[in-house]
Amino acid sequence: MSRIRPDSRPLYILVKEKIDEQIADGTYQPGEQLPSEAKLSEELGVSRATLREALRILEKEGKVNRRQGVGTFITEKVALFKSGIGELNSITETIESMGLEAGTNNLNLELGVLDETLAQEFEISSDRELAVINRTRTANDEAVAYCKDYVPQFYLPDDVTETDLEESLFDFLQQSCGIYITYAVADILPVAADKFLAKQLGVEEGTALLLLKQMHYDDRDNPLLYSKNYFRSDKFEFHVVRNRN
Amino acid sequence: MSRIRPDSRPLYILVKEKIDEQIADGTYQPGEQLPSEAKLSEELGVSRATLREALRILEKEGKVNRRQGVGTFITEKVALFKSGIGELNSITETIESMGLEAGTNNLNLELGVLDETLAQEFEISSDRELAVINRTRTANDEAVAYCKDYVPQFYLPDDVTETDLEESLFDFLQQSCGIYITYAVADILPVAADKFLAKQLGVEEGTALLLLKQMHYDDRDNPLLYSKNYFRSDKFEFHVVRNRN
DNA sequence: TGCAAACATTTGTCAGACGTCTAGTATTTA
DNA sequence: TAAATACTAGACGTCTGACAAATGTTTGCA
Repeated sequence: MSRIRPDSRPLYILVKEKIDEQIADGTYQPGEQLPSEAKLSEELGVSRATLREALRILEKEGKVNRRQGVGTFITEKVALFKSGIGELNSITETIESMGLEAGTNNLNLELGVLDETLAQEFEISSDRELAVINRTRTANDEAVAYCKDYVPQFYLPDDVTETDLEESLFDFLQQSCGIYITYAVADILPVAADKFLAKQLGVEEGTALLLLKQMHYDDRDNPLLYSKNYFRSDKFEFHVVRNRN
Repeated sequence: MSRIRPDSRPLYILVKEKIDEQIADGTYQPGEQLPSEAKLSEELGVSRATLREALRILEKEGKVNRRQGVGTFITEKVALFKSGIGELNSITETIESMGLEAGTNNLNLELGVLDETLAQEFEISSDRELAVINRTRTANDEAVAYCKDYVPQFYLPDDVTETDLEESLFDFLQQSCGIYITYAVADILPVAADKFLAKQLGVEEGTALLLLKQMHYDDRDNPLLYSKNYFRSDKFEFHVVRNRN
């Protein structure tokens, strides 16, 4: 039986992404006023209530700007948000969205690792094994980030090999392990490159790097994947919209 | 004539903050299920549509978690978000919310500064003057951040003095200049402390610091204030919720 | 000319209805 | 007995239509 709606996610999400596209492809220019909610909901074939849910998300993301009695406007500086840190994308996706080719170097998979602290974070007993994936990520063959990923081993297939992990880890977890990451909580820290990181990333020792320590969860708050990503600050820029309450 | 609503901001914002409070004061525990939308909207005395707008924001902030057919739940790790980077607070507010006393050292106000690049960012002609405020921020008398703030001079009163700026700059702009900052766009960068910063912050030269470069806007996208804040990473931690689309 | 009132437009809020999904329970079946 | 299926209550998702509040513009009078 075929589905009427090809994408089963909620309608307001699809509407939000549709408008996202229209902003991206220039249908609506920065600073421009959107059609009124009445018109826009009619154009998109959804109710005004649903459209408003979509607009609320866009507003929270800083992409539009609403004023009662006036209208809804595309935020002027919307071009900045290409790699907004609020959106959880894999490094592969981020690199490819810049038009570069994503690659992996020095991939190393350790199985059977025990770590009491992390076991606690994962809410598993401390004798459960973790898999640790170390790798250097490249863009057009230049090292841009170093990643350590930790995942409870029982999520992975028994016959997992290093070659399985050369592409996006997110994709692998989703397609081969039935794991769906929906959000992550990240700590943002500056660190100085030690000898090892300096060598991996091709920078001088002491260079300031951005470290993202993140626990990834599914839609039921189950911790699935912990990762430490070290970014070269000359290759990655992170933006964030901060809302005053 | 007295207002029925003491706070003139939209109702869904007030509802959102009310729930925020209830999460903070323990009325709703992490992991706990909220009352259904029908019940909760009745309890709060608002329509379900308004409540849903509030919940949508909380969801985007990662504080709650909604599942069709099941319910709305407080996110387990909600305690982490005390200084979530998505919320734009002044440094004064952030320090005080940690229960420490916020102070200012080495305040220095320069008037009549010309800067072509910044003038362009502010969308003003390049012969308009800027005011530059440099200061070291302290928590319980210990240096924790160094700030450079740039604001077009014509926003400020003619008789502004350094003593006006010892408290929160946000408060001063709002109360004395009629400027209301509603959001900011921040670039997040790691930097190594140079000699000057090292001295100001009492750390060793080369220590990794977190630099937030931010342009602040009002609700019409007018740029009002540009600032560069250097944070000691051992004193400040920034968290962010990253949503997968 | 200047200013206040009226108006049109837009977002904000409300009430109620029905659709769809989920999880648990009861029933049926092998 | 155990597994698969069917049912059901309750939750979020979506829709409709109406009115309130805020804002910008137009109109008309002094």
